Amino acid sequence: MQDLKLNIQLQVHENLYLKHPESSKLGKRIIKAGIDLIYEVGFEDFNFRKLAQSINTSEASIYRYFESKVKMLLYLTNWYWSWNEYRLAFLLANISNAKEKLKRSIQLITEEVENDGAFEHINEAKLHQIVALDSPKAYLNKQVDSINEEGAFLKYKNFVDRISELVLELNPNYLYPHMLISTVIEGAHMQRHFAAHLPRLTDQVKGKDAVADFYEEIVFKAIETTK
Amino acid sequence: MQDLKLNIQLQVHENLYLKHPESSKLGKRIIKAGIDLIYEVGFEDFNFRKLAQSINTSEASIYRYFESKVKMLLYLTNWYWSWNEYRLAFLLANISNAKEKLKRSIQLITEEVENDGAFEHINEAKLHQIVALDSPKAYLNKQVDSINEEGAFLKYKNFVDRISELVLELNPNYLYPHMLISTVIEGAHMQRHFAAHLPRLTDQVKGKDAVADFYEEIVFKAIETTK
DNA sequence: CAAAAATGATAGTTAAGCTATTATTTTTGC
DNA sequence: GCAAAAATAATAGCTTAACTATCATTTTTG
Repeated sequence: MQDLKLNIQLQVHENLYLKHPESSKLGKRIIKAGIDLIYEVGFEDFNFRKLAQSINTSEASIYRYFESKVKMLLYLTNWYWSWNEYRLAFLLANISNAKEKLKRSIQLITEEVENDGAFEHINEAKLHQIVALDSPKAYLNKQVDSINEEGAFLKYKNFVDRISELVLELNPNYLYPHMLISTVIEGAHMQRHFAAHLPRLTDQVKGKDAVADFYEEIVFKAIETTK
Repeated sequence: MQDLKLNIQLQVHENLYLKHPESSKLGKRIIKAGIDLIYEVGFEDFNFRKLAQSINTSEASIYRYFESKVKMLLYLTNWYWSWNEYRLAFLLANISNAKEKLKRSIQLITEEVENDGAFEHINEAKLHQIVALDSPKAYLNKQVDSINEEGAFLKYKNFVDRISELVLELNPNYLYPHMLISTVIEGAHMQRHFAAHLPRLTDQVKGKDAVADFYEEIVFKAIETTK
């Protein structure tokens, strides 16, 4: 994808920002440094004061772009899912075999992410890490309904829908396509985290990408039509 | 289990508290009201000031039991996993068929939890909700390694081990028993949350417990020995 | 019943998460 | 090229969370 360098701007729901960060130099610096800083210190220890310092601006200026650090996280995860929808479209272009399409999709969501380089101010590898580690905090709370009403999870839901449709193409009677795909997405994130920090909760196999292997197997066995 | 009323005290790693809450009346009131309050307002909006108010004690008194609200959450989740190990032991007592044992175990971790009543000051149903919603926050962060070193996840790891052993009993060559079980545990929590708040990320089927059904199927298909 | 331990009451520190105000710089439209 | 408008910088301040410290009072226990 690196060589494409399309001048694409990914859509993010406008409820998630006050002033569009793509619309100015400062906005882009905020995004770039925001990703760097969250990646480095973790979302809990991240705040706008530190972010302002890291790019020599003021806290107040950042607040003109984002209402809060949670909104900024939601902006980033939205961007991430838009980006993945776009990656998925490329990955499946000109592929007609349904099984192959699903296989590629599962790889996309379970494999590690490398920096794409297509967007100057966004390090996709770091962003992926942030989404894996921190995005569950955005929905695992009591405010989930009001955040959801603001459209914060739309891009994620769309993405899950896309792959669920591929599942149904292969097995139109399968009852749990969305559950299957969201389980794989969140599970893959979690299992890589376990592998790095809580290895007794997962399994690692020499010479294999255990996470990708495990979930691919799960998916194709789950939707098998034996009966 | 209600009628047992054994005088059991579940073990919790001593790094997780300063003064054992089971050792005093105040300690038990803190646990009881803590569960109620976290359940009610969510972990983010929970704090020791509010907790102190709710039981007419002082913030300082609570700090004599727990170093921080995060430690208190870890204490509660540890207790929860000890309790589940104990529940599992009962559930599998006198069952010899390996498949039946695994089936019952999967039910235990995927089904909704009802209040047990065996422990005066702990509402297990509320605690289950808390663990489902908030416990991922305890490991999805940059401090995971130091928290882990303190033994905060031992009970969880033990519990996952137990069920993984049942998996291996059925299929000794299966490569991913821990990944499978931790995927099911965390996934089941997540999918119920989705069903309640983000239904487009899951699937619901009338007349069925979709979550329990989905994960049971996943597990038994995953470990099938076809080749 | 005295000593020790636990609890209650109160106060204070540091930092996060904002908001407000005004000065300065940058952009833009004519 | 310049005035008006917009954006940013600098500074200050407010409220609340997360703790820590101190001392008086109550409860427990040997």
